Amino acid sequence: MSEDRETQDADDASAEPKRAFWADEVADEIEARDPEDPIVIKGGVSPSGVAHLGNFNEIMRGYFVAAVLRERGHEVRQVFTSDDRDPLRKLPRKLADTDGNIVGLGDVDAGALGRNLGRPYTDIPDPFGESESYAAHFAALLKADADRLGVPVEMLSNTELYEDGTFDEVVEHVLGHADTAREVLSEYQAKVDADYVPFNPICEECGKITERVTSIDLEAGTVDYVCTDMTVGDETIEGCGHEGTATFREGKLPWRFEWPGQWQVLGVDFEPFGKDHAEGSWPSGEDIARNVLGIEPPVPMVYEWFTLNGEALSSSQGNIVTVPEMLDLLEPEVLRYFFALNPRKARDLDISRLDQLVDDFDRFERAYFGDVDDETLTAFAERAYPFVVDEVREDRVRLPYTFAAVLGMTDDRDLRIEMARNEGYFDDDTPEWAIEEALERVDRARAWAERLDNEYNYRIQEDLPEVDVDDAVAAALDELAEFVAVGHDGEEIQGEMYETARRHDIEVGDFFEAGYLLFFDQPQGPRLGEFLGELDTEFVVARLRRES
RNA sequence: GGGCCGGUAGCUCAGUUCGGCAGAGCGUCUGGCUUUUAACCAGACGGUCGGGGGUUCAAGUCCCUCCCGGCCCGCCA
Repeated sequence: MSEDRETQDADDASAEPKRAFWADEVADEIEARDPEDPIVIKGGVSPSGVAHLGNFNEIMRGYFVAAVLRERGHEVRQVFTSDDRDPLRKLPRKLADTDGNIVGLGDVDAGALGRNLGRPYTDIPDPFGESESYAAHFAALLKADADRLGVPVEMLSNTELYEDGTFDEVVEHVLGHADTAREVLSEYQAKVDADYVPFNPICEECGKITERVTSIDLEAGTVDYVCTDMTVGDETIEGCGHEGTATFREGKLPWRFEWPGQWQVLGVDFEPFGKDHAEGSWPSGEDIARNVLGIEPPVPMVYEWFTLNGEALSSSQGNIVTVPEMLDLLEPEVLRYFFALNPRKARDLDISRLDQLVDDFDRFERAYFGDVDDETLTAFAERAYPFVVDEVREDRVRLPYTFAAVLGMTDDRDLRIEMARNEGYFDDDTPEWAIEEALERVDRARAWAERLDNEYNYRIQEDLPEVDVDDAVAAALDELAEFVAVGHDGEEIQGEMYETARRHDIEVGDFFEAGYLLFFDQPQGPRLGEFLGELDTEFVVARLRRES
């Protein structure tokens, strides 16, 4: 270190050292508050039709912070609330079935769903008839996805938190200090007037969330209400007009209070949230926590939303992707890597360039092992990589994604291995487990090529495609067949193709095209000679002779 | 209209806290591999760091201002 640098440090001794991984910075902030163990990290969403990748910000951002804190010796509890006492406000356009497949509203009983508008998600039947409720179905999807990504997260049902009395103290407190609550919230919401009561009972008659509380009885722990209409955008969900009484467990706090309430009853120390909350719920939540509930709000972190294929995530427009879908195309660690990147940057997840994301991951991995000459990346990888993979293993082999896609042109496992070996990815010392893991990428890259129908989507044709060749090309193909039959390796075949084409005075391009058509039924393809060298000789000879 | 976040190579992004040489990967191009045919290797090209102004010996980085995009400022979450 230079003298200049030392002087600079001395001048500014209080400055925190720069952290290479954002999760460390967050962990620093959390530790600075001297939290009690276990440290609680929360995320949460309202159940919607589909658990899409965007929802995973809530889980994955928290995961990295949890992992860093655990490494520092803390006990950490990562919880995720399904905010399932929220009412269904409008019908989702898309739903995900139990396996995570996205289906349209038409594939379920939409009428049954429509009759449940305004009721809490936990009181609505599962449209797929499998789980206890709509909410349970959705929560199960998220939990399954978290498991797939290896994130140990504890799912909590908001409805249960009300029903089992966890929320009692908060509801009592808020209703007991309704004036203060009104006053604080009115700073943020213009509609909060003198009649505003921060509690929404569930109508005992029609089951909908109501918005008009007429009186509060703190002694009895009840409120009186009128079941009124609910306005959602330009739609109205009709109330039934019933006048009734509800206990503090038979309703919910409005979101602006519910969120801080969750912080209190769960003892939340950190919560990441999307930028939509940054200017609305967070400032009011912070204020309500301190000045209504008398608690310190958690350390916040705003994450930017990412776009999918250049467009905003939108389930109604079909521009969404789920975790299972992504895992058909990528290893879990690559997906985790995506979420380990700086949350403050809006970034695009471009399916057509997944190869780029995977390349970036591979480079990140090599950086961890010190094989990349890039200080910044290496510093980031040193911190983040162990949390991205299940297990750090240095002799792991990664096939470049596009090469894996080339290998995916055949289903023959031995052939895949042979081609990878010829390219130097495997050698005699490569352990079997490493080969096995490396090949997992081949199926994913293959799925990617098929999904996009891109330039890697070639398949060796088992049966002879219909191909018209002129006499000169036919003669050349026959001659090449002879060459192959005698026994030559891929490189020699590749070279011979040029020679053969010249001898027959045909364009090299035409000759290759004939070859591609014969083997792939496409005018283009991978490096043909070397590919043929890997295939069964008899098969290649017969195909070149257009026999089978 | 006000606020928050973002804008760096064709693409994806580091670098912005705390001012110190404009960076990486991919793509492209050229060359190499006996070879125009998508895997491999080498090299090159590629920049108004959104625009403008200011502070400074020095600005992608700090200040002011404007432009563009997303989000929030109704309800709801």
